[in-house]
Amino acid sequence: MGDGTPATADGKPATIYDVAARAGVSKSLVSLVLQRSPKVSDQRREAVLRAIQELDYRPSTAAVSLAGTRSRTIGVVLDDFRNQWFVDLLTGLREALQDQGHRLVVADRFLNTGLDVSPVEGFLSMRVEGIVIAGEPDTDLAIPASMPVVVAGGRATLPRADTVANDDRAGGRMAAEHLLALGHTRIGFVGGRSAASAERRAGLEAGVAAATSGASVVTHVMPGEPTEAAGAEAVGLLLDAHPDVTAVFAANDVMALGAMSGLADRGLRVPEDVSVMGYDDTPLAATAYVGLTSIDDRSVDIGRGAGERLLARIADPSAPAHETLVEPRLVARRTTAAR
Amino acid sequence: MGDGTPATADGKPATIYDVAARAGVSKSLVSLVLQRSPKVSDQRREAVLRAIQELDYRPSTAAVSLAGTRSRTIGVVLDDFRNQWFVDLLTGLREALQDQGHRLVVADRFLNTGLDVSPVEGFLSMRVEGIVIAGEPDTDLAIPASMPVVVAGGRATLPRADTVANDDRAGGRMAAEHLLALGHTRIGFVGGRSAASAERRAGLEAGVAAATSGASVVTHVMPGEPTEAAGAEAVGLLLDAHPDVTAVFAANDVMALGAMSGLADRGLRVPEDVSVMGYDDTPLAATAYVGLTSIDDRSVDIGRGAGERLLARIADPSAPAHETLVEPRLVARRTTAAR
DNA sequence: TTGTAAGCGTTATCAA
DNA sequence: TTGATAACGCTTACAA
Repeated sequence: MGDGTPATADGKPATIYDVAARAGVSKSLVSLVLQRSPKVSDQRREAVLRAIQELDYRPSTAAVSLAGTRSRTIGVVLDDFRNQWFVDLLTGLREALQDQGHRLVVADRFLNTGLDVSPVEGFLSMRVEGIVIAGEPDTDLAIPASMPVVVAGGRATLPRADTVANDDRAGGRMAAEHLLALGHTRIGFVGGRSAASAERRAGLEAGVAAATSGASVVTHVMPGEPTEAAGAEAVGLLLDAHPDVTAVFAANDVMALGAMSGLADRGLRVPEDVSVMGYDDTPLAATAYVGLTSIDDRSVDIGRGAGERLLARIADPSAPAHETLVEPRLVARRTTAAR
Repeated sequence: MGDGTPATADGKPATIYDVAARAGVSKSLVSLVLQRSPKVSDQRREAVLRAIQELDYRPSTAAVSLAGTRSRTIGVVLDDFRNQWFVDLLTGLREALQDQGHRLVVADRFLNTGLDVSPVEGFLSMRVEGIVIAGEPDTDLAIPASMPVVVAGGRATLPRADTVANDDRAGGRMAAEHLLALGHTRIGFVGGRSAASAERRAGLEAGVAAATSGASVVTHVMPGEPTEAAGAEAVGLLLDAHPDVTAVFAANDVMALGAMSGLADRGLRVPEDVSVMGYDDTPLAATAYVGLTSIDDRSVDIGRGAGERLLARIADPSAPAHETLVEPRLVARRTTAAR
């Protein structure tokens, strides 16, 4: 038993009744044992635990959350499973939530938890106790005002939601310091139209301005999605206009990769001719083949922070919305070099 | 309403009772409307639907699955969220299952759906109607014999489980044909100890043997995990032993990437000096910067097939275990060229 | 410390 | 076509 044997004679999973009968006690006693109540005699407890083993009993989550006062479930909405950064985010969320006895249910925009319109619909049906929005929240998520929400890794366009995000401006400043330290004086920035991109650029410019090196920044912002192709195109336009650029900071790793292939197309070597750095420290950047210098947004810590915030908000729903910025970290690799 | 307003006066979500009262009908009638029963008068139906709208009512999944005969839920076990191929697999699974009214719940080895030891534990508690194992199944998953299971994208080490997987041997053969057509006669293989790797190699060798070109294959199999580092090391050892190799086929894209960086370390250019190809057609391979020729294992189709198989097994639990092989597809990119 | 009994929000089975 | 009413498997007062 315990090895996956069907539970009761009729093939259906065992219930608390079956356990009670087998252990010779009442259902309530079984329930108490399940909840690790201290006021159960060792003798009974052991009898119950033995019956549970023998019957391969497992409480029905449906019954538990229906009968109980809490569902002990947290919903996590991902913008897209293809964005790898959620892996680290989940790790952090788990640390903060799962270990506190909460179940995590993950859904992306498409993986509706049923036949619902949005993932949030499904979560509301499940009576989750709180929701984590990973990334930029869709504006029309229709979350009830009473539902505790925290936005992790994106600006809160949602009212009354807590936020835990990477400090993009600080990251931009770090990029500036890194490139200035390497002796670059003409720095290019390529990015998109997102708020994060704008912040990163602002940080870069602030960092360069703060230095006394006389260095300067030129930028090219692309409309549309921040894709690899956009990065390649942007770096081409940037170099056409400013051939003296020796270092390029991209708003994210994907665009940085595009910049690298754009540079290769022009016969420019990285980092000998031009240094390149990205943002997010994706697995892609970390491969030896790419070896992209990047800014680590510390998703694990963002996840942990978001989980803690959510717990705090569940405990005190009326607390004012709180915004936490996580300090990023520069990871130097082979794509940046002294000039 | 419908915009996320709390439902009832006391802030708790509306129940079927609230809807019934508001619409002036019995709870049973509301339930019938919910189930799209045809034997409800249009008048009543509209009254009920209006009440649902006004109260922002949403059925409790807990109550539904407790009272109903089926949970309409399928559990998906991923080996690791970091393996991107599951994204496509999920797309296929959704097509086959979600559209049939099934809810998909995803868990990886770490994201336990609760405080359970394994993700399967959580699924059993949720009373899922079937389980999809994505990738190589852990041997000690302890799934009850009565639970419908299909292994998607891995060899079934599980008894009585259906399997839907990529035809690794056919993929290896395709690699052979591609490289032979480009004129390569000395082909290297680098791989790991997995069954998939062995099959891919076997396919490569069979493909080369079948040709009359007089080409040959030399291989280097690494112990341990099939990482980028392993790929780099393997290609180095391979070239030390066989400097005349002009094309390398790696058992997967990650090792192929390693091979590319290993070749770069030796000052060899890809594809001018050595052609490289991988397997899995990961997003990494598809980037313009990497542009790796690879074998697409068609995960979307595997997912769809797995979903369909699972439905078939749920319908007929006693059917014999079935194995489906999906024909892979070669995707030529810039890392392979004529010699 | 243990048992009894009343919910929790649905579906399902009957009658009406 | 509708409405009572009994499950479903568990938690939680309240009693004992």
